[in-house]
Amino acid sequence: MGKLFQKAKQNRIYQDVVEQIQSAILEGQISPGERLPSERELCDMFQTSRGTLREALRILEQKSLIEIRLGTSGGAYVKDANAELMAENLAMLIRSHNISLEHLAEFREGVEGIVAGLAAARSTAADNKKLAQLVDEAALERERGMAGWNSFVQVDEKIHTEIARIAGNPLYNFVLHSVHTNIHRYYDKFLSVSEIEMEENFQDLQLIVEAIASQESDRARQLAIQHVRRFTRYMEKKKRQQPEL
Amino acid sequence: MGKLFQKAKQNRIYQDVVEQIQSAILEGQISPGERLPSERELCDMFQTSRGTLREALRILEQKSLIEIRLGTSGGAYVKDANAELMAENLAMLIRSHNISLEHLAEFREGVEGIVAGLAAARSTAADNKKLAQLVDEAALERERGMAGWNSFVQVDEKIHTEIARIAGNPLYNFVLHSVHTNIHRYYDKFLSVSEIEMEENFQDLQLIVEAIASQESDRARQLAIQHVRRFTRYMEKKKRQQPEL
DNA sequence: ATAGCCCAAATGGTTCGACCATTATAATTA
DNA sequence: TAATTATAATGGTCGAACCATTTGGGCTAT
Repeated sequence: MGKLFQKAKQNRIYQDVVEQIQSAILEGQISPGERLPSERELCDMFQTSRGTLREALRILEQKSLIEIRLGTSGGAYVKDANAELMAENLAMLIRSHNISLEHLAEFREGVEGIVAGLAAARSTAADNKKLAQLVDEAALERERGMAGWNSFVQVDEKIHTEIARIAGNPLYNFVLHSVHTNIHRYYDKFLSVSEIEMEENFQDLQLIVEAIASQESDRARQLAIQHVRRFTRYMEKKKRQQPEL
Repeated sequence: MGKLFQKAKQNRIYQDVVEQIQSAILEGQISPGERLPSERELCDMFQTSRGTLREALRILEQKSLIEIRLGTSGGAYVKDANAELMAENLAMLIRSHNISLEHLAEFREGVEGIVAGLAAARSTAADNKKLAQLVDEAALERERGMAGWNSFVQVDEKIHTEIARIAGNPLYNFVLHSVHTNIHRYYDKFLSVSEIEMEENFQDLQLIVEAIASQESDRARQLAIQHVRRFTRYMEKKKRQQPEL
């Protein structure tokens, strides 16, 4: 059941400042894009010193709730997207716990599988049209051969993101985005693949989208898992060939 | 493919301090439990002012890399477990994006399903023994009736955590821990359940552990999903009865 | 009139020095 | 010996001053 209460320290002033500003942001009293008062003004409002206030701002910045800009009309601007933070945390977990590529890939496999299954169960005609359109984009890149490889990978990711959106649960979007961001740090080291492999990947995508369009949940899940697994195998092969990391 | 490069600012001194200390921690040059030099000493080492240094420490503290204690022999101690940070991020995502209980529960369902499936494929005799032991603990609490409810919930979570460990992929542990932490903020509001419901939950656990012991992956997955779904239904029922949140 | 340059103001970044609050340890006392 | 009290080390806070960056308006030269 976890801990029911936190250790009640609540002495530190900057912590109190953080909580007040954070609540204001999360409860929408300040909208993304808006600017907080300047540091000197905030000092007046909170009746605190500038050093203490700045410590609070550092925490909020680290939480990705605000972004600080320099110069005139600089200051603390409220941010909107928190998805990046999760990706950064995951990166730190991976580094500090020596998570292997295999573990990361396996995790991705599971999540992509679920997402594809949900998407198949929930996709509308408009969703299917959008997916088909993205598959067409991928087809164009495929025809360009290896020249289109980079673009192909981008479209591939777009398709996965779109499938996650169709699945209709924002949590999967966030998690998948984090996984993608982190797994690309491996991908980017092994970009050279053959055209044959690109062709295989394209066919995977095509099949997945078809399965979603025809509402075949289980099949979509299996295909998505197989797709991720194939991608992972490529990387592992490259990794064995040039094992610097 | 995300952004290839970050905006190159790298003026701010505290950022540099953060990176140096973070690297030292993540690369194991400083071990968990160890203490960093005092603020005044660090100021000397980095040739910086105390205010700037403290801003760096605030960031590291927010990243859960260090923990700061007061008094003599206080200071910045290196932390080991970063799992809590992910839970906090998830909590913030949930608040700021208005993620519903249904979404959170659905996500949990998917993850617990995968984990149970993997555990069934990988469990050893020792693992099964440990699980059986935990089920026995749960049985004891069940016999105490409603008096044992709180303990029962704790054992329930222990079992889920153990299954995640058996699955053998630490990422699932982290994610599941985050989900549990967050979902309990709902649970804690609806603690009153009947003995009948506790009995159902107990049977779920028993069946899942059996499926894992007999390596029935698909069955374990289905049972885990069903278990989570039942729990969720209880909550939704209570929620309808007393819909204050 | 316009293009370019330059300066001034606002804002965040940094520094220094002082003092307060908390805590473990050593010294003192009953 | 046990309880109490001082001491010192450490983080927490404060305030004032100065530096660095950016914006924008005003000035100058064309």
